[in-house]
Amino acid sequence: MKETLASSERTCDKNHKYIVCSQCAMQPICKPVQREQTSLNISDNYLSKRIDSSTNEVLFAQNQPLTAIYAVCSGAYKLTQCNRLNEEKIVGFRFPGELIGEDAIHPKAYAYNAIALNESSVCKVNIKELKACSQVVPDLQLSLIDLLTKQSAMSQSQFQSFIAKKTAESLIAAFILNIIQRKSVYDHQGGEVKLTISRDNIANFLGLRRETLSRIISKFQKERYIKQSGKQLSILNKNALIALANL
Amino acid sequence: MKETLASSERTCDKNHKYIVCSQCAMQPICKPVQREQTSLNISDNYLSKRIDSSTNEVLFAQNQPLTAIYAVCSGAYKLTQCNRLNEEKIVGFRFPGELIGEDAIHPKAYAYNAIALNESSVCKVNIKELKACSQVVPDLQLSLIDLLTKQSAMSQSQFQSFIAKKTAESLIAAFILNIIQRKSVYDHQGGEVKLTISRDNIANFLGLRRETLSRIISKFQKERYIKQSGKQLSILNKNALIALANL
DNA sequence: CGCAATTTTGACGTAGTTCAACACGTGTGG
DNA sequence: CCACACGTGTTGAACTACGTCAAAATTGCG
Repeated sequence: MKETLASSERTCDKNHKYIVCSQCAMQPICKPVQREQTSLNISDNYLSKRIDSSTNEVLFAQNQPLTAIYAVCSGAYKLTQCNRLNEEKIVGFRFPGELIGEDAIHPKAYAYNAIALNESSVCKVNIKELKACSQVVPDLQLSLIDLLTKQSAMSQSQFQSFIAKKTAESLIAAFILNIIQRKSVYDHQGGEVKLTISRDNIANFLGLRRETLSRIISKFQKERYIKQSGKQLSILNKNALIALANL
Repeated sequence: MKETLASSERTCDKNHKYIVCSQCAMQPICKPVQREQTSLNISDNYLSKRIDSSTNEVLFAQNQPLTAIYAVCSGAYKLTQCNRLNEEKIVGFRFPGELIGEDAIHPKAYAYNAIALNESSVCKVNIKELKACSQVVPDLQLSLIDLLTKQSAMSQSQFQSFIAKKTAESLIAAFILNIIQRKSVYDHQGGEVKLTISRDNIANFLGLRRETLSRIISKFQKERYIKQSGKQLSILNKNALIALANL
């Protein structure tokens, strides 16, 4: 877990795509600090620090006390919990531009493990420093409120698909739409994403068996709703998926 | 929908049980205002106004612009959405001491209808006034952050039961435990609640058929996990339910 | 290439749905 | 007062979607 200083300018080394700060979820927090930095002498790098994670590396673990919140810069992370028999249960995925751990602000401990799905990186914002800053920079608190409600709205919308679930088909349709929508925010090739999540991980998250997922994905392809070539997934008939998801 | 002024002292008219302010979810917001009221001349009643709803009355509707957030004082509310065929889908319940509509702060529009399940009442906090106050009372913003993260943690925990669902039994067990826990916060008769929600409403929320719910509730009674006499529901074997829920 | 990990396909079992009947209030009107 | 409708909850029998188990096919990596 290599720590480097964050910077507004992201370099794109080889095929590793970093999100730019202007599209980052942490922007409302970083921005006011930058604005005031001359008068307050708070450097750009004071609040935000970059961390690279390699595949399967744990960013933080469940029940650890909250020390920082994170924004994904590149790659992808899974959020997991363990039930009594140490079975892993995936409770969410996070992509570039999204936050991780912000929902630990109240309970003051992380509710899940955050694990990199592949070579990934985050911006880390120390919570103590954030609180200290928010005393000095009045805008920061309002930004934080905005940030929290925004992120909570996102979780809410995913909750809807689960609660609205009638069949496995509707759940999977909703999942595909959700992923496409979230990933297209930063790599804006509408209706097409590189699926970095394994079938097992998706099935685990959706509470389905890998076989069921596979069968329905096959069916969606036969019906020409979607097409997959390798890890690339494209939507051919978005309306059909929306109808199935029935949100 | 009768509006009256809120007051710290709740009177208990006949069998209508009001939550006291000290146990209300809105407390972090109301309290700092009260504290500062002498200096700022913000009356107790300025922020918080009481509203009574009769059975099936709509507090606010989906997609309406956000004007206020609410805290339940008495009774119970259901949160619903409509899919294309105007079928009602229940996405949550709210009991005394809990917030309604606070998750609309970011999207600036309510994500669901809020409907009283029976004679109920809420405290209404106008969002404009809240924002104005938060400029003057610095504590208020921090309280608001606390409030939002607290409430979001609650939603999160309910999300867990849905996502962790293996069988209808585990879902129903989790639901019963959740209800008991939330209701016992203010009417503290451990392990016993008056179930004001109809079977149809519960089944709708859980995404099950009323028949399935009925069968499993019957089974839980045969196994002596729970007992119901009329609307009264008591837990006989909490550990068994916890084991089933497997959270 | 060759092996392991991942994904897909098939056959069968089971949990939950669907449909239908019935039981129990509760309210309404004759 | 009874007759009837209507909402709500329970029970039974047949059907279906998803899970389970087993094996084949594909992918990815040293």
